[in-house]
Amino acid sequence: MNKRVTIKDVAKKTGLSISTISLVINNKGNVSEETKQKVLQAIEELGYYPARSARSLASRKTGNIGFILTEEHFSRSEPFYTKIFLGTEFESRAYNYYVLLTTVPTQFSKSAIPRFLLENNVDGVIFAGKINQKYVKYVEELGLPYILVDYDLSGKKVSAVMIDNVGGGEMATDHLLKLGYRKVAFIGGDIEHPSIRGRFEGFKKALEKAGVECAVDMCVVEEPDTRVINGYRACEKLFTKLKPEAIFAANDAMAIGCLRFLKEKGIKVPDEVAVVGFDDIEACIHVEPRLTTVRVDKEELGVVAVKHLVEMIRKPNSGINRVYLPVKLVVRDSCGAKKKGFYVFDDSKIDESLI
Amino acid sequence: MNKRVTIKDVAKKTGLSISTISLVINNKGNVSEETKQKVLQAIEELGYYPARSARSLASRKTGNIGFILTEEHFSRSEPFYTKIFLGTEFESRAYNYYVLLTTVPTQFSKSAIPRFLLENNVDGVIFAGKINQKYVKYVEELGLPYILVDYDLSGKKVSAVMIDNVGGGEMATDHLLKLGYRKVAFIGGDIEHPSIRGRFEGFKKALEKAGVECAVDMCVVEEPDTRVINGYRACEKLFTKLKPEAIFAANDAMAIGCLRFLKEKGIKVPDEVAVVGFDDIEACIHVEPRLTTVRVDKEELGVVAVKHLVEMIRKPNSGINRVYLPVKLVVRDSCGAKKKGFYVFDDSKIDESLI
DNA sequence: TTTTATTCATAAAACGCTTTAAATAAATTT
DNA sequence: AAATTTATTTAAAGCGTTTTATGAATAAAA
Repeated sequence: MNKRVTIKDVAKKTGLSISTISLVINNKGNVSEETKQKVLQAIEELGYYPARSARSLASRKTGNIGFILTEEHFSRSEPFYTKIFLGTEFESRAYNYYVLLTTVPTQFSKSAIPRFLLENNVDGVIFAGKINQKYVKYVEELGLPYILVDYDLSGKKVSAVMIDNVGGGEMATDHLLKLGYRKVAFIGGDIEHPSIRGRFEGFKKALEKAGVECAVDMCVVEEPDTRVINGYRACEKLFTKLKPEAIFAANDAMAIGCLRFLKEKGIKVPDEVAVVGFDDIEACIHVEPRLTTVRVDKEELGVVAVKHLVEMIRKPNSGINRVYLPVKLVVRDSCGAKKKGFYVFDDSKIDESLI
Repeated sequence: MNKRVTIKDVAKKTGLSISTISLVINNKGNVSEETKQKVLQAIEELGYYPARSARSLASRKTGNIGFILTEEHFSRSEPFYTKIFLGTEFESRAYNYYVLLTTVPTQFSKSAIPRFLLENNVDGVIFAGKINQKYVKYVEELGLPYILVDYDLSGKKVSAVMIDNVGGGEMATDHLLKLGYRKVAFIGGDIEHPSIRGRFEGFKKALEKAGVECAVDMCVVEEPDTRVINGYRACEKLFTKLKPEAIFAANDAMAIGCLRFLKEKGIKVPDEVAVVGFDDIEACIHVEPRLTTVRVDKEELGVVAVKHLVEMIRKPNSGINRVYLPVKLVVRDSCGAKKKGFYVFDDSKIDESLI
């Protein structure tokens, strides 16, 4: 086990002080070009690389970013937040950061405070998804820069990377209206969630724009959350009294729940009812019929979050960043556009690369 | 921005030296019960938590685990390795470690050496999947403990967590034989890969056990890798000359490729040909017919890897750990067992939780 | 030539802990 | 009471960097 090469060795080899070596490494202060080259060469020859822990201790910069999400979001097997996380992992490498992930319970508790915060082991924090406000407050009090992803705090101006939910909801509904459907229903759950609410808002906006009435009983929004089973139930409620021509579900999971209910009842999709979802999860291309949806680029959410957070770390007090990521309509089979001769998004390549 | 509480503050408050505080924190040395309690209380009251960087520097323990996989494995969208990674993330929290992830190119290059190795920022390393031997060698020379997941190094006894590929291949083939199929084919790609080879081996073992001949042209193993498209091609090759009753594909992706080919040709599954895959990826329950396969618990691979690695970190020279994780046959629709009245694995709950 | 700027390099303190040899105090033996 | 053990506690030396105030050397200005 060969001894670690330290800054001292570089100093000794070049005959300079360790201060000078440090200045060269960090590209700071006034160092003549000549000595700079000498140092760089010595570093190269010795294979020197500064130790992270020593650097962190002295500079009070850890080189880490914390990623916090609720246990619930982490364990759900549909990898929505997982993908956001992987996006941050990927992007952070470009900025020479590592991402430390941790989950927290939905309820705040002192003992659940992420260890990397207690240990002073991150330079900034990303919160993904719905999160208890107290966690955010704690981070704020530490004086750490932070950014929210796919969530927003009401009554508080914070940095955030959000999905254009309103635009997406509008887009999906516009599409259904364009296909000639007039009796269009909305299905949602956890309606207090900013994202779901935004999608609902977009839905209503599109109807209004088109001069189509938005009947109250065409909007089923009482479900507690947005899983498949609740899509199933909401659809069931809807069909007890009404017969919509089209359904816009707040997310793909609920849309798949609809498909399931409709298949059981022998109601043909899209012939009798059109269905559109939101998110574009992988299951969309596997269900029958393949689900038309609004694509959210999950990795990109993570990428953008890291970009902004790093900027906030580098120049503090740079103000608040709020970004809305655009979404994209992906037309497949469940909306009936294909039969009507409309343009259909080609995702065959995505299909291929899938596995 | 309130000043950070340090060990000095605790020392001052208790009237003890910082050495004593440190000993209490680390539960080392001889400290009387009385002072220990006094210290613990002061720590509690001050809300003290040792700084990671200072600790790392002094103790030469970083509290981090490195996770290395090839770029290729990271970017493939089927989240096989991603799940392993999430398993390590999850488990490492139990041991108070953080996982630093990095990807490396397939070919070794000096400039691609993970930064956390250069910076001395990990206490041990997990390699996931096929990896260039030179990376492993580099880590070994650093004197760091390491463990391989889902890969093995020929001619080298290293710690590893492996899938019971042979057992799984045997299980799948046994199942097909039990259902009465005799003309059973094997489809594989990247046959040099230890996992694929193991599955093939299990296949042959089962046939031999049953006294069924393993014809050479019933084994298509020339494909360069195991993606859907190559499953499609291999199946095509197979059917130009032969008509097997059943196919065991080296993984689900290739099995899905088979399904695709067979659907195109109008060959009914499982009525005319039975298909069994390996891995149990999510697409299995979405394809038509749902794919019978051998389930690999990916998260568990990560969990077990962390467990062993932490043990190796804690007591060096504890020897080499080699673990084979058991697999499980998941019977769905593509093998024809259902129709023949065999037991069918119930994954409805998994279906539900999926989204 | 002397004074003032400017450029470059360094000494030394700090960052917040761990670790070990040594000091001290208390308890036990002789 | 002195000597020896044993149990606690601490001083001090790191760990490997960053970061300033200071100093030396050189160049420019007076």
